[in-house]
Amino acid sequence: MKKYDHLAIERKWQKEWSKAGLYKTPDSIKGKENFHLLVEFPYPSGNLHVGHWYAFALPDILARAERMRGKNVLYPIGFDAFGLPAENAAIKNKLNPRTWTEENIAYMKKQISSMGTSFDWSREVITCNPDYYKWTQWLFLQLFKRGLAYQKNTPVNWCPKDKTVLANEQVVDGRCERCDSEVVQKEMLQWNIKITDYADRLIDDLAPLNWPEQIKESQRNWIGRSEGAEINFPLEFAKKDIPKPNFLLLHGYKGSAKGSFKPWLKEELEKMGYNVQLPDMPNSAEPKESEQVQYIIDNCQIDESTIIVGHSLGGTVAMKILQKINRPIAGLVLVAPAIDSAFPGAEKRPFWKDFSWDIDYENLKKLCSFRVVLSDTLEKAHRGAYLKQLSEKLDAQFIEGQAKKEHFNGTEEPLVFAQLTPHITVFTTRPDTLFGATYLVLAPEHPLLRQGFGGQAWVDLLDNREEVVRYIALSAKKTDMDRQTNKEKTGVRLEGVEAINPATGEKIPVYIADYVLGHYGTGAIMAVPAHDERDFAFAKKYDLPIRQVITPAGKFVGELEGAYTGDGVMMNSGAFNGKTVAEGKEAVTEKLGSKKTTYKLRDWIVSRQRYWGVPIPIIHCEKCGDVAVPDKDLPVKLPDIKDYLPEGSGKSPLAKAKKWVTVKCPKCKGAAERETDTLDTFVDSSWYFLRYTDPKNKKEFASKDKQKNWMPVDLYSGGAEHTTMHLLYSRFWHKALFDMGLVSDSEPYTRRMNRSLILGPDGQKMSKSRGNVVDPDEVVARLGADTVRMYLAFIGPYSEVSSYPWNPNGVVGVRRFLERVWKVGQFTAGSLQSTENANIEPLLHRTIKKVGEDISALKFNTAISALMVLLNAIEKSGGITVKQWSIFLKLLSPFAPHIAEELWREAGNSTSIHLEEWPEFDPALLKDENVTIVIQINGKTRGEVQVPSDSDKSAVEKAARATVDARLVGQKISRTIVVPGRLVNFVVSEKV
RNA sequence: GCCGGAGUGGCGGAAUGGUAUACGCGCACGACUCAAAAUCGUGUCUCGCAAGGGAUGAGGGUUCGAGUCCCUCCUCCGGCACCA
Repeated sequence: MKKYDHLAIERKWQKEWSKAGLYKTPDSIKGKENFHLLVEFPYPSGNLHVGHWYAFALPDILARAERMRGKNVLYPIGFDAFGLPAENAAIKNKLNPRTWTEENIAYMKKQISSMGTSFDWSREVITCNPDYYKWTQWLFLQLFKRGLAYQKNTPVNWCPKDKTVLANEQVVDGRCERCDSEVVQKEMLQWNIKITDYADRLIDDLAPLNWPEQIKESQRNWIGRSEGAEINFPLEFAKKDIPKPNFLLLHGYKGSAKGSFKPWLKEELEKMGYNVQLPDMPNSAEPKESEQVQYIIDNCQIDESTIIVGHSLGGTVAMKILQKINRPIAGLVLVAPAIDSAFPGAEKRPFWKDFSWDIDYENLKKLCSFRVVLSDTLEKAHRGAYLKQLSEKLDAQFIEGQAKKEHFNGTEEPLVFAQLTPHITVFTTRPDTLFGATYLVLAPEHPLLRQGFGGQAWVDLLDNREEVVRYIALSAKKTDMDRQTNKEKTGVRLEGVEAINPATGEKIPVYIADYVLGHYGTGAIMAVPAHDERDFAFAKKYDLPIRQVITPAGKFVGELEGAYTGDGVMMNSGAFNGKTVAEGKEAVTEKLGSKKTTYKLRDWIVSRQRYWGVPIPIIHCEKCGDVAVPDKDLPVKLPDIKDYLPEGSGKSPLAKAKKWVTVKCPKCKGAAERETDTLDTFVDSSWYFLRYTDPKNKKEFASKDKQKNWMPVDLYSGGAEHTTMHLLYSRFWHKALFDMGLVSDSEPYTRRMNRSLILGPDGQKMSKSRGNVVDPDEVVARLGADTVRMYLAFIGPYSEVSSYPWNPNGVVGVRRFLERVWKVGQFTAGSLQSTENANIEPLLHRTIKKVGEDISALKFNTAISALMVLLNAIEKSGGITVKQWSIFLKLLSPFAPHIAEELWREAGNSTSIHLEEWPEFDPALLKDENVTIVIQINGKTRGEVQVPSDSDKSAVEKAARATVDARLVGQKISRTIVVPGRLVNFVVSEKV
């Protein structure tokens, strides 16, 4: 008998299949349904481990089975080829990262081929190739053009060892995910992507997806939506006595009273009891200075307590009004005002010719003492400097901050609000406890403290400025790590300022404390010590009043006796007394606050100060600001450089390529510089599956027609570590593209499964230092790819997340099975087949059914078990026909494609078994002639009996009765349950 | 602390509410062999000589019948966490 020579067989068939182009997948095949089976493409680290086998060879089982079942299956592969390791290796070994990467890819392709997977290599995608990253750049620019990618000065996670910025997701317990160094906070200008704009949809669209609950829940937690209210607390400074003003809000060019933040601002101010005038200006699309100024003077009331707030051109009008009426007012707040001709592009503005810019700054200063100019950092590049000059001429407080939308065009602009009347906005999920708010707490990094109010920086208005500044500096030094581990509450009271609880009118103290986080909510809280553990601890320490507002009807929180967290009734709450918590929330929000939803999710920082990545296709121009590289100039190719070491100052090594950096501005043709940061590799992997659908397209990232063949992905299999990173980013990316009409679905993946982990034989995670790494190449050489594939499939259900130790004996067990298959195959092919074996037929048909179902459910382990049961029976049966044997081989072929092919050919076939159809089972043949019926008495098994499987209920009962008759003596049968084909249960009681 | 998932032999695991422990590993014994390996066969939850009894993390419930459904609790794994 021939030996089972796995090496020869596997090599032979891998070559044959590749030669025949067996797995080259056409976009469509008439009459066949398409099925897109996606696995996360690997990073070209240079060596395949068992985890890769588990990731690629198991979904291949499904791919093969679906093909046999008549589907056109796309099982694509590629390489996620940008990233730090290539660069680190390049620095260490002094070679080009591209060379390193390409060599690794070549080697890994060989290794992957040894698995016998049915990948379609003709659609291979490699993210570091210019024909791919051209489109990464193009897609990034689409986001940029829609305001979804922006630059922001951000406190970022900085890894001192890798000398780069890390995304929040790459920081684990305050340490760098990669090198384990402690991460420090550093303020740097970074490219961000506005994933927060999609927070709601990313949560809401999860519900209908066919994803494991665990993944959905993790994403929901990560996004961390909570619904509550924002409430404004007016402040009173001891040092700054400000009489109650009224407000006149003026909109700008092409604006209206309904535009941008104005209606919101009016409502907020009115809630706090101020008078607000918000007129529509005449001819706002073709404004004339004299007309607008005169209209306001004629139609609005302006007196010494009026603060005029002008937005954009409205700011200019505000100055002109004051100049014209020439009598004192309370204040002038200019929100990004339109300014004189020094402003680039001003001459192109149509209103230019109708406005004069002769402003007597000295006179304006005399007429009002409260002067503020607000500038938005988002438009800083081309405006900030001029606004700064204006503020100097006016001797006004210059406030530079981040607007919600460029040029303060957001529907809410808290920065503007904050200048008009001193107040603190807090976020709370329990507005009903407002009556119990006995103090306020600001995060030390709260912007209000740095910004000015009424001509003075906020902190300067305090009596204990020094102490406060010291505390701010101290907490800035603390890492996130410290703040998380040391939960002892500290804080400093702000002396010389008090807040007014809008519900009770009571004056309450204001603190700064680092138990309040700057980046969450508004960075400020109302402390309700009676109903919050943290506030309680703080109140105890600083001896602050604790006031209960909900009856203690439910759960108690720790020491907080009487504190209520469930549903109950409000008390000590004025007009709200007697309302339930739910009613209270609603009522308080409506009357004293505004509804607000906050998220833990922060924007995605995508810039990396590294060489080996996609260059960000932006050009910085002094005059024009940040300009997108025009499509015709894409891709912005990564230049060859010699020194890959980062500068360490926060600049990418690309900054050293001076020639490459220096360019002409595409808009004004003036001198400009390229952005030198590169993109996070998660950007590359956010759309790679789209490229599979149309990998060679030179005109588009993927044509919509081609996408339609394969999108959305039918099943996406990957690692659990990507749950809140890649999976969230790529969902966001897809939604953004969907909104731009570039893709047809709002979700990219119909079904997702997370794969389990393969541990070392000792049950520990495989690692070189533990010496428990299983080398798949070695096992494949010794036992064969088919054995490794089947062993991994047999180890446990693929559909559930767990971790399985590699059992060297288990692999041998599977090899034994294949040896037995081989032996039976030799017998069948070598001799004339025995006569039709009818005894095996029912089992054979049951196995067809079970293996098919189990593969669909990704329960490869039970499918293989069924094949083993069948083989055991075949061996004992004394012989089967070639037809029966062929069915067995077909069932085996997705799991062990090489041996199945070899035996299939030996059984006399000239074409590949992998082009065969999946066998069909005959429902009539599923049942054996006889079935074993279990006989129970009072639910306990008391015997069994063989009956023909078509017996009716009474026949079964009769047979059962006869079998256990002896036991029923002296018993009364009160009920008999007959489950056909299964059991008979006699319910009996003692005869009395 | 909040949320999600899961607890079954010595191990990986199997069971449409219907014989708990399929299949494989390990182990024991036997056959073959001078011997060993490989292979094949038999056995292998537990108490009991047996008849029988008990067991799916613990306790309760629903049901003729519960590993499976419901309630309370315990443990492990995963996510979030000073998130207001």
